[in-house]
Amino acid sequence: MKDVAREAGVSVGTVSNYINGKKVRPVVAKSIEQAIKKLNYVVNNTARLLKNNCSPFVIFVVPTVWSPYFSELTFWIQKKLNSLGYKMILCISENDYKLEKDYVKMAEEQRAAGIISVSYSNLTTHIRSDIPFVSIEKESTGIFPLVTSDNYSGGSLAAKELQLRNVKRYYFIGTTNQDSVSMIARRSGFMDYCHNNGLMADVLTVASSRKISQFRKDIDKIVKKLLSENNLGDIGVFTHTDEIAIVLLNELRMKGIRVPEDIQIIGFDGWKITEEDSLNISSIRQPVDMIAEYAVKQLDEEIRYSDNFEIRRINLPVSFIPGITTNNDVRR
Amino acid sequence: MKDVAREAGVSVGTVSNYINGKKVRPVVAKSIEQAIKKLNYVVNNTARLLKNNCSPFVIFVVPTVWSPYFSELTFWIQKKLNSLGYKMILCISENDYKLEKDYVKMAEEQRAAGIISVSYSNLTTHIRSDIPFVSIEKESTGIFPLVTSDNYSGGSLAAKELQLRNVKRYYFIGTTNQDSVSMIARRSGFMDYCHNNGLMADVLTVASSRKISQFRKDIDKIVKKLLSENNLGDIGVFTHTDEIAIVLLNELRMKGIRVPEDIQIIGFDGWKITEEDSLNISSIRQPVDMIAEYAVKQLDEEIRYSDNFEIRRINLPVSFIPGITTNNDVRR
DNA sequence: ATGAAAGCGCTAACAC
DNA sequence: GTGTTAGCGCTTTCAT
Repeated sequence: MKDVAREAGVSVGTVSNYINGKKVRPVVAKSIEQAIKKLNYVVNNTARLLKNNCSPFVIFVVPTVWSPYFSELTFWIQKKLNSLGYKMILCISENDYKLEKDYVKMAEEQRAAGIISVSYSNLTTHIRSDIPFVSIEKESTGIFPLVTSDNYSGGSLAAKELQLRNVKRYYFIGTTNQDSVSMIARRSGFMDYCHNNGLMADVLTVASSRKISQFRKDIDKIVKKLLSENNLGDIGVFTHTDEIAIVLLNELRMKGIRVPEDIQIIGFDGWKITEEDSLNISSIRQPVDMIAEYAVKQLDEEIRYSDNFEIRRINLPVSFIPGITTNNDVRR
Repeated sequence: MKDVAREAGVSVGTVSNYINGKKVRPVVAKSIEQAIKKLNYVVNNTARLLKNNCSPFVIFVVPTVWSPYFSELTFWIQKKLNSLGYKMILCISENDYKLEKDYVKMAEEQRAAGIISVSYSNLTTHIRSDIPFVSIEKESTGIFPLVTSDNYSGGSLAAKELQLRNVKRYYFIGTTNQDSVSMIARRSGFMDYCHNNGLMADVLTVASSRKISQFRKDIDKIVKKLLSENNLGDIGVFTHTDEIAIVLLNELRMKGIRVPEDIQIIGFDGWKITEEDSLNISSIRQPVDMIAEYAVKQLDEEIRYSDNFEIRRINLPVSFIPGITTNNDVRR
């Protein structure tokens, strides 16, 4: 910048003014412009940050991007952040608490503008409370905002849709991990609806899909159980996630069981594998774009009015997406 | 830091030394440590960067993350970057040249360590050549390294696998966009193999999947054409991407055509929707983890030996993954 | 081993 | 409008 100033025959202050859109004389503007071009000058943003103490970076901490739900969420978060002038630093935590903490530390060291996190650990208990923070899905410790979809209603909705489809025996399949707030809410919504309506319902569990061999073994066991205990055509299954639904579906098909004629399945998430194509299993769809929008909006507020912003608990509505795993020839 | 120094009764230089692991007297170390804890001090990395002029950030520019291939690639890039101590800034370009240029500008302003880009535009012609850069998939202008998978061999391999499965009529389906280097290579590999082996082959085109309604219309037209011109059982289709293969598959199934009995399909990419689950269509699989590894390794070299590194063209081998869209009861 | 001080590139307050 | 200058928080000589 000093070089540019010398080349243009003005002072650094004037160059700074020019760069930041302040008023300079047209003549001066032109000569600065030429100097910049000639010297191939690019402003040094680290210096600017050091001075202004305000960063454009928002840290997005997410367990993985390699999954339709999270990659869609990442897409929307980035999009909404960009529209407000922020840049996203993507941090994949792999559900590793240590990694998450490292990322938060990095955020602090970089003096990042804020953090948006989908964390399944107790990350929030360890945040320096003066860095703006928004949690997605996982309940945080009360001093941070939360954006989530309405898991409980999603569970109820799944049960109701199965009921509409003449299911007699209801099953919920979740993972053995009892810490998942979202799973508990989905399960409760489902089971409560069943109980309140006199429907026969059970909870089944499988290992986390990250332990893939055990996971498949568990699914296999469940399939055997379902088939031995019930009449085909009576069974309706609601799974904690689409991932479970898919493996279950494949397993059933391999055994020659027809879906949806013999067993109906509703997943959760409404996975779309790209912006255009969805897996067409029936599912309770999360409003991913809205989740991103509210999370970013909330964070932005927090950043801009850090002294006086509202800590919100935002609970977004889900919807049922009919697919090939339910009989969709129903009248309401 | 000044505060810490005062609190600990030493000079800032000593604090700096302590933080950077230089030798200080144990007594001093302890008092600094206490001061840091007491004042809740976190180093300011922007200042450090300004001084050292070396950033941990690598910009990863990618058209989208919302697609199994790109989300897998993003996952691996992040993983490999982290293992070498870099942080990833994710930039989603949406195939928008303007956005891509903005991202490069940002990289320069941040004095980022480097850029890895999957770009389908001529981004590389506009890079200040002094920022380390690696291109994935798209041929760059010669002064930058390139990592890609062997698209040409992939095309040949697809043809060969279809030939093994007694296909008589060969079709390639690609998009109308003729700029895609990868598509041209895949197509050429396929067509060359067919011509060299006396196989009847044709090229068909569809609109980009981003123009979704036209895309589906084109697929529909193609299906009609395939069915009218050939005997069921003779037909083998190789698609430019798995995405096309999936839409085609759904369309065929809706029309009651059996896959693979009536028509066999091989896609390209080997989409895995999560680390555990794949779409099980037959496909030519890109070695995504290797692509990421080589790209990062190359970039790292470029960063560390900027004066003297080798500009490589890395071409990685692909493989055939049998799935449900080909008859896999073959002997070789 | 430690302290003093220069300076990284920028912005903003102030004087003209 | 423009020039001058202090200072953001750190690292790094250079003395001591």
